[in-house]
Amino acid sequence: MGYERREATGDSTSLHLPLYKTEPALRPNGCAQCEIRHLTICSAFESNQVGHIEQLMNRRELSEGQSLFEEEGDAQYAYNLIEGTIRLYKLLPDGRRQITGFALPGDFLGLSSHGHYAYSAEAVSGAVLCRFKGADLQRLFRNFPMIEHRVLSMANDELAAAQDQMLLLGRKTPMEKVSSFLLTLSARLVRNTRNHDELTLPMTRNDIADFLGLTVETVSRTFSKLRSAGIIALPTPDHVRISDRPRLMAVASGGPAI
Amino acid sequence: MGYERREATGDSTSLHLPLYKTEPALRPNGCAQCEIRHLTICSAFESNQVGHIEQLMNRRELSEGQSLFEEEGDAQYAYNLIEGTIRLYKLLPDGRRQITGFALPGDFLGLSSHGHYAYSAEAVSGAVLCRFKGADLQRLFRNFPMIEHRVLSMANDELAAAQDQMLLLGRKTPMEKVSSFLLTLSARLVRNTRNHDELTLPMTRNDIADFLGLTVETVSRTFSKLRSAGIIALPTPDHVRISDRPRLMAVASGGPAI
DNA sequence: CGACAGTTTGATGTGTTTCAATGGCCGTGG
DNA sequence: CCACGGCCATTGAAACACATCAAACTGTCG
Repeated sequence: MGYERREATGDSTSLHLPLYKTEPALRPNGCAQCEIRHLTICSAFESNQVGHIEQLMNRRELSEGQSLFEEEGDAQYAYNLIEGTIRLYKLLPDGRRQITGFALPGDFLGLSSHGHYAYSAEAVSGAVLCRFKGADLQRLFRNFPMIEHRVLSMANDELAAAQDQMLLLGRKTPMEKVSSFLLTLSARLVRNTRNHDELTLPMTRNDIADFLGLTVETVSRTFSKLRSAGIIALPTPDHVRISDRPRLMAVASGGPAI
Repeated sequence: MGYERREATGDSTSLHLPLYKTEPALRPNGCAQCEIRHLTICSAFESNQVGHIEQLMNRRELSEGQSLFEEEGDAQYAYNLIEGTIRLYKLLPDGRRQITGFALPGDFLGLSSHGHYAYSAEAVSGAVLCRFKGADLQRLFRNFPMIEHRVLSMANDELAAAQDQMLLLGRKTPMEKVSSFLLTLSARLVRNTRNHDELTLPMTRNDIADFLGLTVETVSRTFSKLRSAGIIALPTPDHVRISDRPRLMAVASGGPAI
């Protein structure tokens, strides 16, 4: 970035909506049937123990663009994402935005050690989450150290991902950024798709730009270059097929430019 | 970054040295007298309990430029930094370097959930550390959940710092980057200096550049601009006096350029 | 004193941003 | 059904901020 600043064009329509709508009654399947339990903090429990967690939890649904919480806000709740994609971001006073990550099903968000959220979170598309009260979580940690152990392990993974992202933001070229992004996303979406090389991007080019520290135009141009080099195909703007993974990997790690 | 790459000029002399030298006998003062205990994971213990941790720990000293561990290496040990500064960094295949953070006394490094270090670590200047075997730590966590709780809290703080750094790397101008860097460092060094506005930079311009995603030249020029604007003074290259903190803060958060 | 490493400053180049315009898709409404 | 408007993605042209290249300067150490 640098140069002149531009206002973030994030869905301003979605701001200032009610923070969430609770639907405690809507819980068709219990935690025991939860398909992604093994990915979440709940994996620290055996199937017959999830009751301990189930009674502390509320289900929450978000529609596209809806805000879950905002940076600096009181961190009263933490969340387990069950379905959908959430963008986590920070803003500068003049509106420049940095997306620090995209949460996918199984991810745990909102834990803070200072009682204030470190970033804002809003739904990229429709999303379903489990909500926990911070105080309940602390009690859970005391009673079941396995849970805290699991959360620490997830925090460590997040930290490693953050360090990878710092390397990307600080030292990679746009070509390397976009290629790395596609490969990382493809790896994270493995569970959702039969074919690892077919991915549906839930987020816009603008989101990708704000995640990679680029402008929309540069992201778009880079996609186009990858397409005309035969490395990816773009049936639609949000549908990417990786047609030459080895070359994509080569480009991602600083190989010969396109 | 972008454009043509340049080799990282990190102290290549320091690579391939023995990873560390153990000096288990040299422990003049026990943990009970440790001046920075309240900053470390050890703060979870009362003074009379530190014996539990003391017997698991080895003291380690590093000389300037010496490597503590390398990315991808077997994460056998974790460390508590007692004295000095450590740079944590990742490299790209062609030598580009991103410093992901500078560890200061009280910081805890090397914990990994996968058994491999996520980054390399080497001493910026002489350093003293306490070393723990990973397996011992796990046992400690089981026996004293307070310790694990403390580590989780520190991991959360690190994560928040990493997110701030992503915002800096992806969306701030060089001027904002350098100003933010000085302010953040000044806040972290508070314990060391009587005057918050006098700081001694332990690291080189090159380190700062690799931390901020810039080149040495840009960092140097930015320091010069801040100096000629009367915002900082530079008695020597590594001695910074913040002479107009309010303006430095304004510049750091996107205020009018210099 | 000379060698060296780090810092600073100057001149030049260029890749990404910025500015601008077009095209595609979709929901809405005449 | 088609026209319209809005949003998003794409593409082109131009500007410029930071990188690159180059050289001078500083302090330190042998």
